[in-house]
Amino acid sequence: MKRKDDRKVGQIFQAALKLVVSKGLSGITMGDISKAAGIATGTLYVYFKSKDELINALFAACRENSVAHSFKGYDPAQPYKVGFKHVWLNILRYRLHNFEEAVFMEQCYHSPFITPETREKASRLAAPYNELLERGKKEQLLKPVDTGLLITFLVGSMNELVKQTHYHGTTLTRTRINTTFDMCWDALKS
Amino acid sequence: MKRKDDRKVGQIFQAALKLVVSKGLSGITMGDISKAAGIATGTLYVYFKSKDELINALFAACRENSVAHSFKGYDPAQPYKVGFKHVWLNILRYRLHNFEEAVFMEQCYHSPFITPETREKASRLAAPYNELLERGKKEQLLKPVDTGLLITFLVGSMNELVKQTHYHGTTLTRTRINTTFDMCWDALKS
DNA sequence: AAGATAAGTGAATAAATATTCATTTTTAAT
DNA sequence: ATTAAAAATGAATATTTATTCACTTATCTT
Repeated sequence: MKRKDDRKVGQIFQAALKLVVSKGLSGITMGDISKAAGIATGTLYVYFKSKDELINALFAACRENSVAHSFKGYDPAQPYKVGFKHVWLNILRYRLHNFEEAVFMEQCYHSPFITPETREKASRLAAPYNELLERGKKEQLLKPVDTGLLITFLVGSMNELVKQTHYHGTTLTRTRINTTFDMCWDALKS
Repeated sequence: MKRKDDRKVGQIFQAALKLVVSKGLSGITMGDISKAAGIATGTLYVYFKSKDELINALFAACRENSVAHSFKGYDPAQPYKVGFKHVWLNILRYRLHNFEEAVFMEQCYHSPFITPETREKASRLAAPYNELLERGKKEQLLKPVDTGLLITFLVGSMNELVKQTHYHGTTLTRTRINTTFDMCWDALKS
């Protein structure tokens, strides 16, 4: 009895992500994906019931990955700003190294593919970010504005920074990274 | 001899925008658009040679509209921060009132629809924004970092703010607007 | 008012794409 | 080694969607 090949799901995901960057979410077909993944079209249906399901699964996987990486090595015992910067850097690095995921996620935001359940699941994963910012407000280091707004600035500026870096091929020197962090911190700090 | 109805292009654009918000760029069909615009599918082809051309035209129109509104009433004679806030408010208001356009533009970013020419044309329209930020640096009010980075923060935070406001149905009180502006200004100011 | 010209129509066609399925290949278990 | 069960295949099918076109309707010009 042959078993499903776990690496294959990874190949499929990688192929799909690569294609979304070059052709957009609207431009990818099951044929494209299978070809890029080096498998037959029919095989896609061994792993996913439909295109919708494939995309929802990829969306969920990206989201989980991203959140998991954000808090790697975060130590709440350290001073707030140190921990905050640690997470900020984690996010930045993750997005730069996984640019395709960021693009894919953005495209999914307004697509009919993602089901309400998938969205719901994704938004529950936001809790750690909320806590991080709440703590900053409690310690009176961050502006006493609602957490949503703080996150807005955090992710908004990060998103654009990543895009800018990626497309203009800017090299992110340590100095530039620090400058950027300072801008973000200045926006949030009280 | 019957003439083309100029309002019809507007109807088509409005219909397409509405659909992109609800179904994503990947989800819209020519049939959907024509139905939403209240015309026959064939009529779309009187005004646009193809779906691609329709989308490129819409993209260009949105971009022009948006830029045109940004600098309405901007008076370079006023103190820098006053003018800057004026433009910032213009952008915010425009995006909130034309949320669909913002969504559409974002979706287009990584789509195969938009041709290099259309992109090129759009990016040329960025000049006024660049000038605005250059001036701020010249007057030593803004951080002496590269203009691209300043714009990154400006538009990044704005984008997310607009999304957050729209989706969470937050009412933007004058206070909240000012808080948000302050965050942005704090990020940019030297 | 008549004629001419182009817009408007929507069913028909063409093209693209998702999905299925009969068949082959692989591999785990015996 | 044989068998059985499931994966893998890709051509065939079903579905969706862009585009065309023969025809109708509107309106500008004279």
